[in-house]
Amino acid sequence: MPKDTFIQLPQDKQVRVLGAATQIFASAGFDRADVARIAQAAGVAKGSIYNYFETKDDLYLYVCQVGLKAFRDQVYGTMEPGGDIFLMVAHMFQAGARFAKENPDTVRLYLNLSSAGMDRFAEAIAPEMESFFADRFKALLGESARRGLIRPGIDVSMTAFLINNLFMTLVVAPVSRHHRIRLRAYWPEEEKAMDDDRGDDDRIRRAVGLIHNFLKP
Amino acid sequence: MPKDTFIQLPQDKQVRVLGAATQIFASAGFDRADVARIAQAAGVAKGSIYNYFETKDDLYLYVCQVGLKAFRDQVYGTMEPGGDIFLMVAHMFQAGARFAKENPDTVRLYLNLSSAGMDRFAEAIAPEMESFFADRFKALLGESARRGLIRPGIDVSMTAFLINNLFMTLVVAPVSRHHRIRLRAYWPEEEKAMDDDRGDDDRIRRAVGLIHNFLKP
Amino acid sequence: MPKDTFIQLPQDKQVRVLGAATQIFASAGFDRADVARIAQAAGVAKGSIYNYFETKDDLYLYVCQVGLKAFRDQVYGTMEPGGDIFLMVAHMFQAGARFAKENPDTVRLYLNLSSAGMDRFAEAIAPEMESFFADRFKALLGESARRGLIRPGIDVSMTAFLINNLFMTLVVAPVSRHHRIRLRAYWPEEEKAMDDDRGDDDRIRRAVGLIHNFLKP
Amino acid sequence: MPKDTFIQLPQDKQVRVLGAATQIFASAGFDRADVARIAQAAGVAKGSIYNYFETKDDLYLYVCQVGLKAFRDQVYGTMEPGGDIFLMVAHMFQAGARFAKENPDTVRLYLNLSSAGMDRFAEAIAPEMESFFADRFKALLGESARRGLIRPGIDVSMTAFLINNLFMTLVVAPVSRHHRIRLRAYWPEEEKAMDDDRGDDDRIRRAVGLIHNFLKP
DNA sequence: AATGAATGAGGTTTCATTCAT
DNA sequence: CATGAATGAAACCTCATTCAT
Repeated sequence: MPKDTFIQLPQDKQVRVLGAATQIFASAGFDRADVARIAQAAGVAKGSIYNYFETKDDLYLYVCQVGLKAFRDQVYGTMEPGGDIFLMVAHMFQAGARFAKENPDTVRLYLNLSSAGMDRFAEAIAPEMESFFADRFKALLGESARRGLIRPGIDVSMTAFLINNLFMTLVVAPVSRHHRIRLRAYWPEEEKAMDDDRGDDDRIRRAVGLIHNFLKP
Repeated sequence: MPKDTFIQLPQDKQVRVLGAATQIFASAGFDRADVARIAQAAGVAKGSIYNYFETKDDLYLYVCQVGLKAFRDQVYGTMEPGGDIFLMVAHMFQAGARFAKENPDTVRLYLNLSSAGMDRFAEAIAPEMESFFADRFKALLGESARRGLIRPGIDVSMTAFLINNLFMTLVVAPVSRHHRIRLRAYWPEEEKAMDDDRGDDDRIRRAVGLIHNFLKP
Repeated sequence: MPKDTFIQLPQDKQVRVLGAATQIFASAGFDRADVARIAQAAGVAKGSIYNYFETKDDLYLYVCQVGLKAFRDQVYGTMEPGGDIFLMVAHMFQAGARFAKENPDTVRLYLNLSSAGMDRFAEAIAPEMESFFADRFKALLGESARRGLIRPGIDVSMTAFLINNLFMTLVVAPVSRHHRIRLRAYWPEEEKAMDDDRGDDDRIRRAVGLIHNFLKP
Repeated sequence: MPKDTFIQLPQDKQVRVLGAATQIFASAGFDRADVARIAQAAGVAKGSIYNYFETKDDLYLYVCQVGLKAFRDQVYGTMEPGGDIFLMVAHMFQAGARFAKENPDTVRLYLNLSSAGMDRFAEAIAPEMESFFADRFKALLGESARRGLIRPGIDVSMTAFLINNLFMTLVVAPVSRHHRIRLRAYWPEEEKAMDDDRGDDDRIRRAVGLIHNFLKP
C-alpha cells in the first residue's frame, strides 16, 4: 500500500521511515501520532511522507504489515505439518519472546488492533495474520494426532486457540504497561524487577512445560 | 474523580452522562471521542461536563472505574476464600458472558487499556482492578488446595493467571472486532454466525469443563 | 445554511463576519480566500467561523445568498406585473448602478459564479436568483404587450434576456477588472477616468434610452 | 512566455502540454489546477513543465494566449474594414458557436478572466484581445456608415459594444454552468434539452436577425 | 533536456477547555 | 449550576517549486 515512490527509495531511507513510524505509532497510538513528528524522526520532510503513502492510515497499515510479517517469519516461520510439535511450541515461545524483546514497538502495533477505533485496521490485517498461525497449527496438531504423537481425542481447534492465547498473554502482551500490571498482580514479588526479563522467561518456560504435559500422549 | 457537582446531580442525569461517555469512548476510542458529542448524547451542555469533571481524562477514568466496578461486582462479587472453587469458576464465566453481552461498551473500555497511549489510565485503574481477582482467586486456590479439594501441588499463581487469561480471551475479548476475527480463524465454520452467541457460549462451557478437569484432584 | 449559532449572534458581529467574508472572497476568490484571514478581519477567532458555518463552502454560499438577496431587493424589488415597464427599466438600471457602486464586492461574488470550479455554487444559487428576474420581467412584458403599452409582436423571452444582458454587461460587469478593460477597448478616450463613474452613468442612461426606443409601440 | 525549451519541443508534445493544461485549468480553475496533474495528463514529468515555463502563472497565461489566438483567428479572422458587415456578423456568430462547441475549455479560460483573483491575467491578456475586435468592428461600422450601408446616425462604440455583448452572452457564456442556468430561466421549456445545441443555434440565429434589422438602413 | 523525489509553507478543519451570561 | 459561544493550538494533507541524477 505504499506508493511506488516508497518502494524505489534507498533501503536505508525506507528503514528510517518505517522505524520512525513504528516507534511513534507504538508509543503514541494512531490518533496521537503526529505525521510531522514521524517525518522528523525519519529525517525526511513532512510532505515526503505523503509522497510515499496516500494517507496516515495507509502508512499505519503498511507499518503493521511489515512488522507483523517479520514477526510471523521469525516466530512461526519454520512451522510445517510434518514437524515435531513439541519442538515447534518451544521454538515459537522462545522466538516470540526474543522478538518481543527486540521489537517491542512492533508488538505494540499488534496489540493496538484490539482497541476502539482501530477496527478498520484489524479488518485489513488480522484475518490473514491470524489464520496463518491457526491453519498451520491446526494442521500440525491434526497430523501429530494421526501419527499418535500426542494425546488422542484432543479438540484441535480449541487446543490451538488455547496455545495461541497463552502465547499472546505471556509473550506478546507483556510489552504493554497494562499487561505488566496484570502480571504483577499475579506475581507481586517481582515488583522490583519490572525491567528484568528473567520473570518473563521463567513463566514462558513453565508455560511451555505445561503445554508439553498437556499434549503428550 | 468527578467533582462534587457531579455527585450531587440527580441520579438519572449521572446515568445519562456516564452512559453517553461509555458509549462514545468505547466506539470511538479516547482520542477520537468528542466531549461535545458526549454532552449532546447525554442531553447536557458541553460546559456542564466540565462542571462535573476536571478534564476529559478524568471523565474517562471515572467512566472506566464505574463500569469496571459494576463488572467486578457482577462477575467476581461472590468470591470468598471458603467457597466452592468449581462453582465459582462456573459462575464467573457465565456472569462474565452475560455482562459482556449486556454491556459490551464497558468491556471495550477495559480492552482499550492495553493500547498505546493509554498507559496513564492503565496505571490508575489496573493495579487495584487486577489484584482484586488475582488476590481472591489465589486465596481461594490456596484454601482449596489446603482442604484437598483440588489437585495437589498446583502452581497457584500460574493457575490463577491461566484461568484469568482464559476468561479474558473467551469472555472479554470477543467484544472487539479484532478478537472476533481471531475466533473466526480458529472456528471458520462459524463464519455465518458472527452475531450468534451460541458459539461463544459453547466455547465458554467447554473451557469451564476443561478447567474443572484440570483442577479436580 | 449558517448554524443556529450564527443566527443568534448579535447583529453587529453577524455583519462583521459577512462583511469580512464578502470582502475577502470577492477580492481573492474562493480558493485563495483564507478562512483565518476572514476571521481576523471580522475580529473573531478562526474556530468561531466553524461555530457559525459547517464549512468554507457553506460560508461562501451564505455570503452570496445574503448579498444577492440584498441586491435583488434593491434592484428588482418594486417590480410588479401591473407596473409601468418604462419606469421599471429605468429604476432597475439606476438602482443596479447604485448598488454596484456601493457594494462592488457583493457584485463580484455574483460574477465569480461563472468561473471554473464554481459550478456547485452556481447550482445552488443561480436557479432561483435568475428566475426571479426572468419570471417577473417576462410577466411584466407580457402584461404590457397585452395592454398595448409596448410594441406588439415582441419576443418576450428574448427581449427579457437581452435587457438582462445589457444590465449585466453595463451595470454588473464593470466591477471586474476584466470588464473595465473591455469597456476601455470600446471607449478608449475614457482611459484617464477609470475611477470616474460618469462614463458608466452615461452609458447606462443611453442604454435605458435605447431600450425605451426598442420597446415603445 | 514559455521558455525556449518549450518552443523547440516537438509539435505533438507542445500540443499535449497545452491541451492538458487547457483542460485542467478550464475544469478546475487556476487555483485548484494541479501542475502535477497537468504534467501527468500531458505525459511529461512534473519537472519538465518547469523546464518549459517559469511558473504556473506563465503556463496559464500562455495557454490562454494560444487558445484565444485560435479563437480570434477562427472567429474574427476575416474581418476587414471594407467587408460586408452583415456577412461579417453572421460569420462571427456562426464561427463562434462552432468554436465554442469544439473548444469549450478554451472558452472557459476566457470566462475565468472576469473572476476574483484573476486580475493579473486579465491585465495581461484582455487589453489586446478586446481591442482587436473593438477596433476592427468600430472601423467596419464607421466605414459601413460612411458608405451608407447601415442606418445613419448610429452610435458606433455603443453598437459595437452591444453586438459584442450579444456575442458574449449567446455564444461564449453558454459553456459555463452558470450561464446555462441563466438561459434556462428565460427558456425553461428547454429544460430537457440542456445538451441539445438546437436551442443555442436557434437563439443565435434570431440574434443575428435582430442585429441585421437594427443595422440596416 | 527529462525526470520525479524532496521540500515546507500554507490551508481547512477539529476540539479540549474557558468563561461570560 | 447550566449554558454554549469563543478560543487557538494542533493536525492532516496539498502543491508550487527546486534540484540532483
